[in-house]
Amino acid sequence: MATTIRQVATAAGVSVATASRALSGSAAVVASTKERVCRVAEELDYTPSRLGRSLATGSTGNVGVILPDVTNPFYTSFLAELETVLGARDIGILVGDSHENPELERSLIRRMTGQVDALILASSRLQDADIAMAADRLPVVLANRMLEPGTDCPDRLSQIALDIDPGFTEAARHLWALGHSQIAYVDGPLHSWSGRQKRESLTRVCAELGMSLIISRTEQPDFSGGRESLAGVDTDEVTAVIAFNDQVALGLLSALRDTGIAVPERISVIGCDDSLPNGLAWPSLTTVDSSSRTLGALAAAAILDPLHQRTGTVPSRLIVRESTAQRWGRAATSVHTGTSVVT
Amino acid sequence: MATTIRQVATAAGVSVATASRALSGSAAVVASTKERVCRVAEELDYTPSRLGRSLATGSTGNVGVILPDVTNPFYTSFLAELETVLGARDIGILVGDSHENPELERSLIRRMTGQVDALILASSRLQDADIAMAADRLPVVLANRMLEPGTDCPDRLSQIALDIDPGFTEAARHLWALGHSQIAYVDGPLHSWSGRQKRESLTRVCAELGMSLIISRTEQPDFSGGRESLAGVDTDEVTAVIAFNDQVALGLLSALRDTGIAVPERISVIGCDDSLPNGLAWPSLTTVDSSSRTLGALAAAAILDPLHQRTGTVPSRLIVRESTAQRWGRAATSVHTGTSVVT
DNA sequence: GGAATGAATGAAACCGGTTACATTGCTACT
DNA sequence: AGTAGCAATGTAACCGGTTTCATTCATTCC
Repeated sequence: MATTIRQVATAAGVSVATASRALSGSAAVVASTKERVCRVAEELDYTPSRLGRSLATGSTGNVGVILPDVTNPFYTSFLAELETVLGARDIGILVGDSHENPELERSLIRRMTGQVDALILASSRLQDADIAMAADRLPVVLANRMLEPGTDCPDRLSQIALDIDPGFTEAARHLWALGHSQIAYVDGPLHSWSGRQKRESLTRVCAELGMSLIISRTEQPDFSGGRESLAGVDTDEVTAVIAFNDQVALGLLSALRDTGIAVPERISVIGCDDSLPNGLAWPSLTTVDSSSRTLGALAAAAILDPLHQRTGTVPSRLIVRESTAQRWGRAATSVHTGTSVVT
Repeated sequence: MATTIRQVATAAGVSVATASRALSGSAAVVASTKERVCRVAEELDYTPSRLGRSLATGSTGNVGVILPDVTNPFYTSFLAELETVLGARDIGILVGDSHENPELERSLIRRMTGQVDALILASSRLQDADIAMAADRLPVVLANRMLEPGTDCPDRLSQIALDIDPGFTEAARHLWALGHSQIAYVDGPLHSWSGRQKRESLTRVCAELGMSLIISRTEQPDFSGGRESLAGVDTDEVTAVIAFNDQVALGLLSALRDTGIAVPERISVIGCDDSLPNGLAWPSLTTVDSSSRTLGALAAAAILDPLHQRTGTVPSRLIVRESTAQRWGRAATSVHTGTSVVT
C-alpha cells in the first residue's frame, strides 16, 4: 500500500532506526546519511503513518471536540477557532455532536478516548462525576461549564467559561433604565450550566432593582425553539424579554413579527452571544456579547499549554442596538431611534 | 495506563488470541470461556485500543470531512447529517476547514490520509488531478462537485452533487412570469464548481427567454460577502437578484434594507439552498431548495455502501415565498401577497 | 601505542491489537 | 483400535512506527 519506513530504509541502505532518526531529527545522524534518507523518502513519496507513530509514542496528534449541536452558530464559531489554531499546529480534530443528550455524550467520550490526546467538552450536559471520570483517563478541557465549587478537580481538567454576570447585570440595568419593570427570561436546556448562571445573575439583579422576572425555558435553544418559546411568554404582562442566546432571540423576533407585536416599541428583546453577523436580525439585536470565538481560543490555548492552565474566563458586556427601547405605555422618546412612542 | 488485552487474557487465564476472539466474536470460542473473558474484561473496564486495532486491521473506523467553511449553515447541516448517520455506526469524523484555500485543503488531505478509511470532500476547490491523486490512496466522496466529463475517474471516487438546473430554471422562469426582464446573479468563489453550474443554468435559461442577465461575484459567500456584493449590482437597471446561496441573499436583503430599497416591491431576491429556518429572513426568502442535509445523507450512504455507488444527485426546485413579486414599474397585483403595487 | 571518549549506526523490543498457522484433544467412522 | 476430521486454544508474526541498548569506529588524550 503506502510506502513504509522500512522501504525507505532499505532503499537508502540504512536501518529503520537510522531512517526514523533522519526523518524525525530526533537524534544525531551524519549530514550525508540524513540527506540521502530524506531524498529517498521524497522520491518514494513517503508519509509517516500517524497510526504507527501514535502507537509507538502514545500521542496521536488529534483532539476530540464534543458539542451539543454542530449547526448552532455559537458552537460553529467555537469549533472554527479551535480548528484554525490547532490545525496550524497540525493537530487534527475529531468532532462529535451529542444532540444535547448525556447518554450520547458518554458514548462519544468512550469512542474518542484512546484515539485523542485530549478532549474538549463544550457545554457538557454530563454530571460532574462523569466529567471527572473522563479527566482521569486523559486531559479534558471543559468549555462553557464549570464544576461545582465543592468538587475536587482532577489534575488534568481545565475549565474555560464565559463570565456572563457583568453582561447580564448590564442588560437588566439597561432595561430598568428604559422604564421596564416586568421582564421575562427564556432559559435554555434543563442541564445547561450557562443557563443556570444566567438565571442566577438575572434573579439577583432583578431582586436588587425590584424588577419582576418571569422565567420560562426551551429545551431547544435555536431559532425554532425560540419561535415556540413565545407561547410561554405573557406578552400582556411583560414589556421586555431576555433570551438564552441569539438564536432564541431571533426566533422570538420572528414570532413577535408574525403576531404583530412591534419590536422594540411594544416589547424589547435582548439576546446573548453576539453570534450573529451585524445586520442579520431586524431590528438589529441588543445582545450580551460573550464571544464563543474567544472561548475557542482559550480552549485551544489550554490544549497547547503543557502546563495546562486550570481555569480561564471570557468577559461579557452588553451591546446596545435597536431591539430595546423605552417601555411600552410610557410616553417618551426612544433613546435609541429617536422616534416618538406614545400610549 | 489503560487496560490492554494482554492483561485481560492473563486475568482470564487464556491467551491473547482467545481473548481477542472472545471479545470480537470473530471465531468460535466455547461459551464458558467467552463468558469468563467478557466478565473479566468488564471488571477491568477494558476498552480495546482503536489505534492498535486500526494498525492490525488496516481500517480505522474514522472518516475525514473537509469543507470550505465550518461556520456556513450549508456545510454545518451537511456535517450534522454525516455525523448523525455515521456516528450511529460508531464511525468517527475528523473535520478540516480549508477556508476556501486549495493549499490548505491539500495539507488537510495529507494529514488525514492514513488515519481515515475514507475522505469526504465538500465543495473541493482542488483541481481534478489533485482529487484523482487522493482517490488513488483511499476512497473519496466528492460532495457538491463533479469531475470534468472527460476525466477518467478513479475506482474509489464517488460523486454526489446537487442538480441545481431544474431549480435555477424554475427561478428564472418565475421571475420572467412576474415581468422581470433584467436580472442579476451574484456568484460565489472563483473555483466553485456549483457556482459554474448555476451560472451556466441561468445563462442558458435567460438566453432562451430573452431575459438580460448580469453576473457579478463575491469571493466570500456568506452574510457579509452578500452585504458587500450589493455594490456590484446595478439596482437602477435590474429588478431582481439571484444569489449564490441563502447567506449571500440574506446579506443582500440586509444591505437593501439599509439602502431603503424595498423587497420585494422594488427588487426581488432569490436565494439558494433553503438553509435558513423558515421565518429567519424577512421578508421570507424565495429560494432554490437543494438540501445539504440530503447531500450529507447521500455522502454517508456512499461511505457505508461497500459497493460505493459512483454518483448520486440531489434534485432541486424553487420554493416561492415572499421575497419575489411583480416587477417594479408595472401596475399589477402581487401574486404572493395580494397587496397592490403601483408605479 | 593503548585506552578512554563519544558519535554514528544497527538489532531488537515495544506499543495493542488481529490472525495465519500449529497444536491439542475429543468424537466418530471403518 | 487406529485414524481422519474438527473444534478450541495457543504461539508467534505482523501492522508501522519509536526508542533502548549494543556495537562499531574514529578521535583524542596520556
